[in-house]
Amino acid sequence: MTELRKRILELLWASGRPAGAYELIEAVTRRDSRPVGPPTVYRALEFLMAQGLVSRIESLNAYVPCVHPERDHDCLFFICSRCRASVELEDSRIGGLLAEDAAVVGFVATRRTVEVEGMCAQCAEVGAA
Amino acid sequence: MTELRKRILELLWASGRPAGAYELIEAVTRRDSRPVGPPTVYRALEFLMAQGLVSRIESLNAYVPCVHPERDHDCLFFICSRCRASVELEDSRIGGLLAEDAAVVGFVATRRTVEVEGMCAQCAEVGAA
DNA sequence: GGACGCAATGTTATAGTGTTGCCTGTTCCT
DNA sequence: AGGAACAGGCAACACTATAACATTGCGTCC
Repeated sequence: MTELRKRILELLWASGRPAGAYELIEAVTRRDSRPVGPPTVYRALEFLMAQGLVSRIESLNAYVPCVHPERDHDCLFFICSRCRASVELEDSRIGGLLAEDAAVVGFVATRRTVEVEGMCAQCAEVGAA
Repeated sequence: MTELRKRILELLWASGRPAGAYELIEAVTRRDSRPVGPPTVYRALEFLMAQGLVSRIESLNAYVPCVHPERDHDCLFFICSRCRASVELEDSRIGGLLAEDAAVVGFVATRRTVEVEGMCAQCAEVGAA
């Protein structure tokens, strides 16, 4: 874990919502007062994802820190289309069903993406998007 | 259903695997011998998705024709990282679990993305990727 | 039939996201 | 020291998607 990687992980935690790669590029550049290029940030993200410290949200092209880095993550994301926040959950039953379905079609799974878009409790209270 | 939209749907069926938007732009351009811009194709895709005739695969930034346009699609995708083919399945149990999980966090779901990456039966037989 | 409204498409430019290739510096091992 | 392995810097580019505005074609209404 290098300085740069730690910084990016901190920024993700501080953000409180999924952050795009270019947001992170800007944020690191600002914080370190020196320009950081896309490859630098993408490499760091790749590393953090490999460690299970960060997940990518495919439907947003964005990245979030992983809530439980220890467990091999069967995680799923609920993404609020109004406030842009995301909630990570774990539900091993879904992994089970997916494994079952995979077996039916003879598929060997290596990675799962489960994302649900909608409105979080607070935003739903306030009103429509 | 206009000519353009029909054409794009046909091209998707003919492709046999998820197709990127720019692939479709090229394909339409070639087939009609006249240039077609990105917005044209993206609009057609948007329409086809709204009709449930096409689904977007988020983890590939690609599009596939929907196997069962009639049903409101709870569909999930298995995507082979070797041959790039995808298989669409329906498993209402997963929708059920996701609804259950959503309720736990007070989330109102509007769209689901479930994608599994791995190797299809044929490719797994042949050997590693 | 001319005028308007509307949906679909065309056109141009640009924004946003991600990658390749090549080079430099550091560390650590022998 | 020599050298492998890894991290990062940098420039350029490739890929994906949208904004903004113009045009076409078709229906309807008077």
